[in-house]
Formats: sequence, structure tokens, C-alpha cells
Amino acid sequence: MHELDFINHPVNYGDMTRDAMPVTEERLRDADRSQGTILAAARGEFAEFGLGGARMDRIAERAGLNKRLIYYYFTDKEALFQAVLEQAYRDIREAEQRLNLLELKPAEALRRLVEFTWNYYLDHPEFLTLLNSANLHKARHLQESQRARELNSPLIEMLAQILERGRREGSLRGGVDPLQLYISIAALPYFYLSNNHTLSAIFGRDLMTAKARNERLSHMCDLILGYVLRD
Amino acid sequence: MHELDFINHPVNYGDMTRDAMPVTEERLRDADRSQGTILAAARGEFAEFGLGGARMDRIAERAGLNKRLIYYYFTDKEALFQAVLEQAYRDIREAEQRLNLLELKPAEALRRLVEFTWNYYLDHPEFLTLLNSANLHKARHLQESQRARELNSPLIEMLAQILERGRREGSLRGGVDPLQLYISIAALPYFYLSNNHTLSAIFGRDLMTAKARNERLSHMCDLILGYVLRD
Amino acid sequence: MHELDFINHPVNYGDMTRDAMPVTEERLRDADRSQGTILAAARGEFAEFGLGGARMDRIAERAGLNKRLIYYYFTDKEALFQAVLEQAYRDIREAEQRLNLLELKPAEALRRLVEFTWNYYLDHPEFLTLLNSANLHKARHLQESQRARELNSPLIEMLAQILERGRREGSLRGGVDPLQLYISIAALPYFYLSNNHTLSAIFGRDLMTAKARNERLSHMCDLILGYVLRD
Amino acid sequence: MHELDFINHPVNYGDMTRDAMPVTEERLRDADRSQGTILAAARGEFAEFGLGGARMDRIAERAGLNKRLIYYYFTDKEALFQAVLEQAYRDIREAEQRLNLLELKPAEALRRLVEFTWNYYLDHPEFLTLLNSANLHKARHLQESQRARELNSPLIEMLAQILERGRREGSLRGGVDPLQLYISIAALPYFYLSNNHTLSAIFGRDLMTAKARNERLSHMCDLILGYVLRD
DNA sequence: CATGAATGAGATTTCATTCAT
DNA sequence: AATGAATGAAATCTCATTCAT
Repeated sequence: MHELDFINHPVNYGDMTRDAMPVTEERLRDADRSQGTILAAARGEFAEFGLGGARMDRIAERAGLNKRLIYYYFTDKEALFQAVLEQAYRDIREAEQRLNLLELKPAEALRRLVEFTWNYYLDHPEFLTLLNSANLHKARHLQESQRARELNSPLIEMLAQILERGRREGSLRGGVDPLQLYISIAALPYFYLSNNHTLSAIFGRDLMTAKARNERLSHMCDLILGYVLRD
Repeated sequence: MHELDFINHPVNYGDMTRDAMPVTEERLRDADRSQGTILAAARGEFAEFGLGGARMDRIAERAGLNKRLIYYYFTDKEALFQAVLEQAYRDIREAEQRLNLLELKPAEALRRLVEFTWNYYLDHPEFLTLLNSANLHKARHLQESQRARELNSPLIEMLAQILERGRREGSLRGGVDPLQLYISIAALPYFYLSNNHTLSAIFGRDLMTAKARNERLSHMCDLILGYVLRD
Repeated sequence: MHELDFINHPVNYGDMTRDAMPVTEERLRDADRSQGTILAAARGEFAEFGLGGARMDRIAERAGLNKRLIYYYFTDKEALFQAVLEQAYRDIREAEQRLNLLELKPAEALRRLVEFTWNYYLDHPEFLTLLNSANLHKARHLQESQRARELNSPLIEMLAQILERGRREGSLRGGVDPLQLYISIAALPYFYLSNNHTLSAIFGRDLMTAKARNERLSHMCDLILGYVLRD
Repeated sequence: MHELDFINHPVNYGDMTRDAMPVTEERLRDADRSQGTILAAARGEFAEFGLGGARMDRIAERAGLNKRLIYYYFTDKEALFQAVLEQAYRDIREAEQRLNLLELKPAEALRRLVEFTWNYYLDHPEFLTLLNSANLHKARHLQESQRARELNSPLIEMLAQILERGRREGSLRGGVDPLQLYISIAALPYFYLSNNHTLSAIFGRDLMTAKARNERLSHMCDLILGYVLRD
């Protein structure tokens, strides 16, 4: 997202005269860009060290920007964390939107959702850590966020439709609470990946090899589909 | 004045030898008790604020003991955290030992394990946070722990036996990896409880009412048993 | 929205020479107005928080103008404070000028001066705080001001004439140093108003009610006139 | 006060055994001493630079103690300022207590009070600056002080008695409000000394020479006594 | 065994000021 | 004339840890 912003951010107006330059746009983009850079740097730092362990100095360094600028744009560490969190949610919601589950058959849609969740967590490990941090602080940052409700996943509604359709078709069992199902679909990969280190240490077995990962994905699909499919 | 203070400092008990002191045993008991008090205080603090957010000052205050004593017994914050973590694992393993799953019928044993896990997490919320903290730090504290292996749950072995027995009896399906199943049984309540705040904030729905908790437990049992039972 | 504002902003008047521009005068007026706005904002800020506590950011905000502009017109915070101080002095001197004490009978002139001082301080509480700040900094800003001497109150000279006339008439006692008297006439309301909060807190009595203020004014008149009048 | 604490602060308990040492006293006294040192350093710093201009670093340096210790004992800058303020008030009240005005004849007592106030302000210039700072902050620090009322000068009561006695004797006029008089007696030297720099700069005349000071004291006595004496 | 006092390093945050248009 | 973005230096405050009995 932010990455893309950079692409068309030419600083070179060739031989345009200074007066003719679209000064304002340039500036606004700079401000936006700085904010984006800070946000990205902060996301990395918070993900790696948690809210308490993150260092504003390091965030500035990661961003290649003056520390003061962080406060200029984000007020303080807490607010910055909140901004990072909101963005992380917006990102995953956006990805979810692109799934188009309703075009698939119910069972297929569920499998696809399990796969998507697994892959998204794999590709965005920061999301897990951020979520952990947020929960350590009792979701205070979300509760303070006025956009909290917007972060409500549209998937719940979609899931409800899929389940209902499956039930009517006779392919899925009835009486499944979409929220419970959604939570379970998130829980299964989340725990595995988030606690990967502890689990690996205790069981003396690397859970992140390609093989282990494939096994986990199958297991989760089996579990979810085994539960929801009408036999 | 500081200078002079040294003069008569020697740990001088007159000519009594230290071993001959009548108080020794009592003292040892005090020592044990102090360590326990510190450990309990630290567990609370780490659970509430994470490793980064925990404060040695507050731990001392919670324990009602001098801060210096913590260092005396536990070297430093990291080591203290490690001690807390090991104890938390020992505690849950002890509880697991008392389950006697092998005495039950396979399906019954599984249901009981799901219920146990759910209830243990409910009763020991600090376990979840400690686990989170440990993983934020990539389980460094476990890897450094020489007792890590001892923490390996005996449940895996037990689960393997249960699954095998069920398969032979024909009551359970075959081909279920006990480790995957164990992880899933932990994952389902873990995510729900650990992310309770975030989920409640986002879905605008209190997930901790008695009703909601009962629903979650049924859902988890349905999910696990629906998957594992041979139909 | 911001973007659009700038579009026709460029300081480009085509090939008109700058001197020929019709807007010059208007601009000068704007410049004057901006300076005045800044000065007023700064006076408020310095009065409320002192030199050390005043914030350039807040001054800009109060003025509704860009912070950079303050530096453009006033060099730095110190110089701005000096400018504020000079203006405050000019203001009170101007007000004094309008008193026309010499037209009154000596005793009447003195009473009027006491009343004027009291009222001026009441109406311009910022004057007191500015004076305090100036003195905290050992009047450095005044010493650096080239106009310091101009700030010398013409009242001293006037007071000398009044006292002399009164002495000759026999209505006032002799041997009164006009500077001492002037200082006392300022001191009596100054302390009351400047320390109003402290005094109110300590004596648990609101000193700013209409009644309390009237009492103070009578007391001061009694004190000054009781001293200076020949009985 | 603190100064005296040092005097009997022996560090040498000779051949007392360790257990017999009044360890606690010793320690407490050290803590007291450190607090006293910090308080004295802070008083100087706040007096010189005001609350906003004071630097915690400099206070630590002045005290010859670790900056951290200031926070250990006084929480933060504001609280430290409050402590300094309270102490300054306690000091002047203590000095007032030693005046024994009631033993003198009314007129004599008043003259003595004027002299005392003048000399106290001369000897404790920090008191004036602290008072100024306190008032800049609208006496917030006093209002928050639970001891505010204890700082109420007993002089008011004493003054009331003196005035009443003088009135009955016939030596003093009646109808004088002791609070108004007290404020005026404070106001006259306060303004002169507190604004000394500004006044000197403006009038181009050093107000702190021995001669100038004597003149001021006479003037104040004349003013107060001229007002209060029955002729 | 136990402790109150003290500290250095480093964290977050602030603030006057300058840059670049 | 006017501005939003950016900064370096320094301020306040925090925190794990050690000192000295």
C-alpha cells in the first residue's frame, strides 16, 4: 500500500520552473509518505518487540526520519500503536474483501477461507504479534479507536450466508454459529503460528518446515470441514 | 558518614558459628516462603503487563518484600520471568496428570480433555499471557531452560494411545496426528480467551457471559468430536 | 481542499515590477496587522505562562498564523518577549498621559492616581505577570531595550510637581520622595492582585468580590492620603 | 532546620555491636538529609529560574546527588516545587513566631513588623521569586497542598490584637482591617525588591545601595505608621 | 535473611528553531 | 507575505540494578 505510493513519487520536475511546480501536491504527498514510512517502521518494531519493548528511537531509525516527526504526526507511542493496529486491521479486511467467497460452493468457500487465513497469517506474522500486544492491553487501543466497529469483519455476515445456503442445499449441517466458526477458523492457525516457538521448543520438532506446514493446513481443513459437512 | 559506616559492618554474630545458630531451619523456611511469594507476585505482574511492561518495583510491592531480595533469589528480571514460566508449565502439567484420561472411553476422554483445557485457561488466565510473552521473545526463555524437555506434555503420548484405542475399537477415525489434535484442542479456547477483548470490541458482543461461554464450549466439543468420531 | 488553496497562490505577477504592484500598500497593512496579531497573542501567552512556560506553538495558534512568521517578524522568543514588554509599557504610559493630574488639586490628584493604578492593574492583569517575568530575568529584556529610558514614567516628574505644590499650599506634608511614593502607590495594588491566588488560598477568603475590591481601594487611599496629607 | 540536622549526625558508634546500632535512625537520617539537600538545591534553582526555567539536572547537580533520587523522593517537578513552596512558607512563619510582637507597645510592634518583613525579604530573596512563580500558576500548588491552611499566618490574629489594643489605649486609630494592613505591610517591600531590576533600569538609579535601602525602610515606616497612628 | 538508599543508562517527550518552497 | 514539514538539542522521567549495611 504504502510501498506503492513510492513508485510514482518523482522528485524531479525536470526543467519546469519552480513557480509552476505542483507544490502543494508534492508536499502533501511528502507528509503522507512520511506518515506511511513511520507507520511501516512502527509496525515492524511493535511486531518484533511488543508495545512495551518497542523503542521510539528505533522506529525513527527504521523510518530514516527524525524522531520528533513521529510525535508531530502521531502524538505519542500509544497513539502510534493504535494507528498501527488500525492499519493492520484495515489491511486484513481489505484482503478478505478480495476473496469473493460467495461465488463459490459453500464447502469450497469454507475451505478457501481456511486456506486464506492460514496464508495471511503466514505472510503477515506481524499481525499475530500486534494482536497479542493489543490483547495484553485488554484491547484498550481498539476500544479507544472510533473506527473499531468498521474493523468488524464483513466475513461474519458472509459466513452466515454461506452456512445458510449450504444448509438449504443440504450440503452443510445446520445450527452452526457463524461467529463461533469464524473464531475457530482464526484460532487454529493463530495458535500454531503465534506459539510456534514454544511448541517447537517443547516438542523438539520444527513446526515450520514445508512438510509440517502442509500437515497443519490439511489438519485444519479436515477439522473444519469434517465438522461442518453433512455426511 | 558513609565512609565510617564500613567500620563495624562485619557480619559478626559474636563467636557463635553460623551453623550453630538455632534459627537456621526457620530461616530456610522463610527463604522458601519468600521465594514463593516473589514468584507469585511476579506471575501476576508478568501476566498483567507482559515481560516488557512488568516492573520490578511493582513485583516487590505486590510481594510485600524488598526489591533487593528479588535479585538475591532470582538474579535478574529475565531469570525471574523464566522461573515464572517454568512454574506455570509445571502447574498445568500437574493438573493434566490428575486427569486419568486412560480410564475413560476414547470419545469420552477427548471430550473431557477439551473441557479440562477450557476450564484450565478460564481459571488461569495468566497462563495465556505468559505464553504470549514467551513467544514474543521467541521462546528464548524456554530454550535456555534446562527443564524445557520436562515440560513436554505427557498428554501427547496419552492422546496417541486414546486415538489408537478408538481406532481399533472402531469408534474413532484413523490417521489423526495426536500433536495436531493437541494443538487444536489448545488453540480453540486459547484464541477465544486470549483475544476476548479484541473480539468483544470488534463484534460489540460480550463473549464472557455464562451463556456465551457455554456456547463456546459446546462448539469446541462439536468441532473436535465431529471431526474425530467415526460416523 | 488544501491543495486547491495553493493553486493560485504563486507570487507571480507576470512581468509587473514589484514596485508597480497595486497591492503593496495592502500588503504592508497586512504585515502590520500580522505583527499586531502576533504581539497580542504573545502578550496573552507570556502573561499566562511566563517567559519560560510560554510556547511558540501556542502563540502561533492563538494568532492563527504560521509559526514561521513569528520568527520572520520577531527573530526569536526572547526578542518577542522584549517586544511584548515594551508594548505593555508604552500602553500604560499612554494611559498615564491621559490622566491630566496637574489640573487637579494636589490631594485630589493623588487620590486619582491611586484609583487609576488600581483600575489599570485590574483591567490589565497581564501587565503584572509580564512585570514578574521581566524581573525573574533581572530585567535583562529592559536593559537590552534601547527604548528603556523612554519607558521612564513621566509620572515621577508630575508627582514631584504635585507634591511640591501641595507642600507650598500647606495641604501636603514636605519631605516626600516622589519616587518612593510612586513605588508605594504601585506596590499596594500590585501585591494584592498579583498574589491574589496565594492570599485567597491561604486566608480562605475570596479577595476579588466587588466588596473586597472596594475595601482594598479605600484602604489604599486611606493609607496614601493619611500619610501625605498635612493634618 | 536541615542545617541543624547535620550537627548531631555521628557515624561512629564505637564498639557497639551491629545489632545494637540504631540502624533505622541512621538510615532515616540519611534519607532526611538527602531530602533536605535536594529541597535546598531546588529552592535555589526555582528561585533563580522560576518553575518553567528550573532544570532538574541542575537541581541534582546543585545537590550533588543523583537526579533519579529527586524523583525517588519527590515524584516529579511539580511536586518538588510544591514541597519547596511549603517549606518556604513554614520558614517565614517560624521566623514570624519568634517576633513576640505582643510584648511591645502597639506602635512599636507595628514598626517592628515592618522592619521584620523588610529584612526577611532582603535576606530571603528566593521567597519573593517563589511567591511570584506560585502566583503565575494561580497558586495551584498551594491549593493542592493539604497544608495550605496551616500556612495561614498567625500574624493576622496578632495584628488584630495589636490594633485593638492600640485603639483602646487611644494610640492607634480604629477601623483598620488587619488583613488589609498585613497585605500592605508585605506589599511595600515586596514590590520594591521583587521589581528592583525593572525599577532600577527604568529610573536609571540603583535601588539597592545601602542609602537607597535605608530610605525605603524609612518611607515604609512613615507610610504605615503615619496611617495608623492617632494624631 | 532482609532492606532503604542510591545510581547510570536510557526511555519518552518537548521545544525553539530552520528548511524548502 | 506566508506556510507545512522537518529537525537537533535538551528536557523530564523511568527502570533495572547495585550499594552498604
